[in-house]
Amino acid sequence: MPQRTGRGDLFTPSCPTRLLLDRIGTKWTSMVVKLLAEAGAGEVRFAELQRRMPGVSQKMLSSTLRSLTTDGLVARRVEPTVPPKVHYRLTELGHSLEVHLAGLREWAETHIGEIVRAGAVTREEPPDAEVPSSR
Amino acid sequence: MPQRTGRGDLFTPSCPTRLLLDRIGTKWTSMVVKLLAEAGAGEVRFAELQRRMPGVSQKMLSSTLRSLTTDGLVARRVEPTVPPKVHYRLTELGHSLEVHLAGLREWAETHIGEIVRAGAVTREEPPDAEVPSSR
DNA sequence: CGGGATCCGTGGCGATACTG
DNA sequence: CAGTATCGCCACGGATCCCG
Repeated sequence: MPQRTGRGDLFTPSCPTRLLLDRIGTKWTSMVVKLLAEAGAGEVRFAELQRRMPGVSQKMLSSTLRSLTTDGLVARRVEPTVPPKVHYRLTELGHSLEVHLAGLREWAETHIGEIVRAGAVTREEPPDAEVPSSR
Repeated sequence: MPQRTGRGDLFTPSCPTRLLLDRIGTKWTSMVVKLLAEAGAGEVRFAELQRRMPGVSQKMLSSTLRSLTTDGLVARRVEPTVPPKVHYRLTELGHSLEVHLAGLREWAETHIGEIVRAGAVTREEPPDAEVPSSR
């Protein structure tokens, strides 16, 4: 979290964009927001989010959801049953952000190819090299 | 760079948004893009960018600019003089992205207060509590 | 003046294990 | 089923030195 105690970062407060990007720029946040946005006003359970996000660990999903909840972008509802069921949905604030995120997403889907291909010349693909020597 | 060796990232290619956020989410990128965007079609020199970005190191500014140039978002022009002068400007691609970034920036400036304040309640400032017990 | 190379600290993030 | 706690890796990013 970018929450320093106030020592050594005199420029951060003047740039809300950076604060925002610090949050939505984290690895799984954008994906969670997208999935919740696709559910519209509906709710999505923890396990389903995890199922739809291959490679995510419980820790990171939990952490991401907690951050979003703390930020007020996601609402959390718990059914006090055994076993418990937790549902997540985007708040109004979250939806208002999602609009802009969707625009960014559209841009990305259109132009990311140019970006990747532009840098692809420098990028070298190690064919295999799967030799776990020692570590 | 988000280019892992091929182990554990089977989902990345299907999410251009993540690729984009990996780039503009880096610490100084958004600020550079904003400054260059404010210059419109004009160019900005390295030293001036650095002067306008308190806290940035040459390495990071250099690295950021190189990434953006490689990505095709920024154009770089070198005057072969001594000492050399390097000018940067946004490309058309960069400008097209900036439109969406501006939208995101506007949202951030409007709502980042709610986000920070929402998380501020959890944030506790330990007043002192440094009881000198061991002396 | 611009920017590459190197060393190193910090923290994001993944894997595993345990609780309610 | 949902979430936390602990450990460890490694990429991001800062400081410094040096080169064109």
